[in-house]
Amino acid sequence: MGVDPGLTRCGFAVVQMQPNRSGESLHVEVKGTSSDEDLAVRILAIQRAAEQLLDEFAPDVLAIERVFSSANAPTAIATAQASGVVIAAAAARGIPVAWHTPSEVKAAVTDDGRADKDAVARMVARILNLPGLPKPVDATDAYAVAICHGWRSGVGAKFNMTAATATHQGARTALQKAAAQRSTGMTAAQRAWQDAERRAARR
Amino acid sequence: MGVDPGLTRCGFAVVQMQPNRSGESLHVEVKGTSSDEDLAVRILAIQRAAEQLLDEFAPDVLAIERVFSSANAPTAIATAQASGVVIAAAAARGIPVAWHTPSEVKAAVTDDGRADKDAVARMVARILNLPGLPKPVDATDAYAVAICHGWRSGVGAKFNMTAATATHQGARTALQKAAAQRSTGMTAAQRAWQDAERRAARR
DNA sequence: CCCATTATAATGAGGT
DNA sequence: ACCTCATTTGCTTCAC
DNA sequence: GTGAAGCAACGGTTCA
DNA sequence: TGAACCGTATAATGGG
Repeated sequence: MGVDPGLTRCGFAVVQMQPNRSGESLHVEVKGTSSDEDLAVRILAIQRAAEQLLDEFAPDVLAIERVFSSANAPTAIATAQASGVVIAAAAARGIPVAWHTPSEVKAAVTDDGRADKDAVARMVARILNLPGLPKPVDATDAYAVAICHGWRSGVGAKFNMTAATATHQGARTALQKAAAQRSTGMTAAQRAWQDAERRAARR
Repeated sequence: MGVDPGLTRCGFAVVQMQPNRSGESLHVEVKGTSSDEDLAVRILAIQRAAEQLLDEFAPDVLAIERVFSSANAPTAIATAQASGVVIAAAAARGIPVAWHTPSEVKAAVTDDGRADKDAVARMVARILNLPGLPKPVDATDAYAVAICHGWRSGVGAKFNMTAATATHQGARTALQKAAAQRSTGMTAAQRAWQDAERRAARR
């Protein structure tokens, strides 16, 4: 499941990635909250939305865009608050969480770290065999994150994500450690995977 | 209940404010999470802690420090994520949430916007008749936020907080609006209350 | 293959 | 409902 | 009383 | 276990 966190609009996309680099869209949803409501209520609404989807689709992993702040603290904070409840909801269900920066996402789907939104939308549509471009903008991003993670984590490649079992411990720890020990003699895909996991683990 | 949000250490303080400007400490707790754990798990732990306390003490209001970011985005974001789950937990229980800036808090309890930590700790201890200074530093801050809100919201004064009932709508909206309509002819306490609420409502 | 540089967002309000 | 555009912290304190 | 300026924190690691 | 100190973003792109 990919998530594009935001206070006013939070995008969720459930995708089934295939070994052959394509994917199937199982669900898309953009939860909107109006500024008329109390902030706490808005955050709660997002949490509820996330919970519902996680329960309904029980994804193997939750991929979410890392929050970035450049000269707009308030919005970044609000976004972070929203992302907080989402990742907590995942953790409560033993679902591993992976973070990806916007650049990673764009680069993953378009092979160009600085591709405009349209390019991303088009690629997403192609990869998922969508009839048209994803309707709400935030849906596109949610899709993209999901795809990005699928790619980088190696879903459909030689490696698969192992679902987290314990509530107490990060799921990927074991795999990570194993990979880290043999830091040499890996294919490009393996390196990419390791790097991605290592990075994701830092947060 | 006052909250000092943080990822590694999150302080919670339950206080019963008295009409005579003093208060009684009902509970203090600092939830700590180690960086060994997965971030999602850490956030979840904080959420759980908040939930437990909210259920146990059913406070009239949750007062929390507003997150501030200047030259440290990552930290601010983590803090915000933590605060997110806390306020969501409150919202889920229909408990109104109020935000206060660090300056407000310090100024409220020490009459000096830029008082050092010790001064705050001492004042808190005095106000609450504590045997000694609050043990974990974060506890002090949690206490202070609670006291600050009690003061500024007028708990123990002529006005009391009304608990939120609906999940869907901000609790204070009605009160706020009523107060805003008659913006004149109020006592200092009334003005303070109105201002505090108005400010709190913005976020 | 390694190093330096640089680009990066989201909200709220208002109009269509 | 979608899209476009502009904005980008807030409070205490001190000086006047 | 009004207006202008300055300042605010936390996480990770290491040591006692 | 608790206290003090230091740093404060990241990753893709392009060039050496």
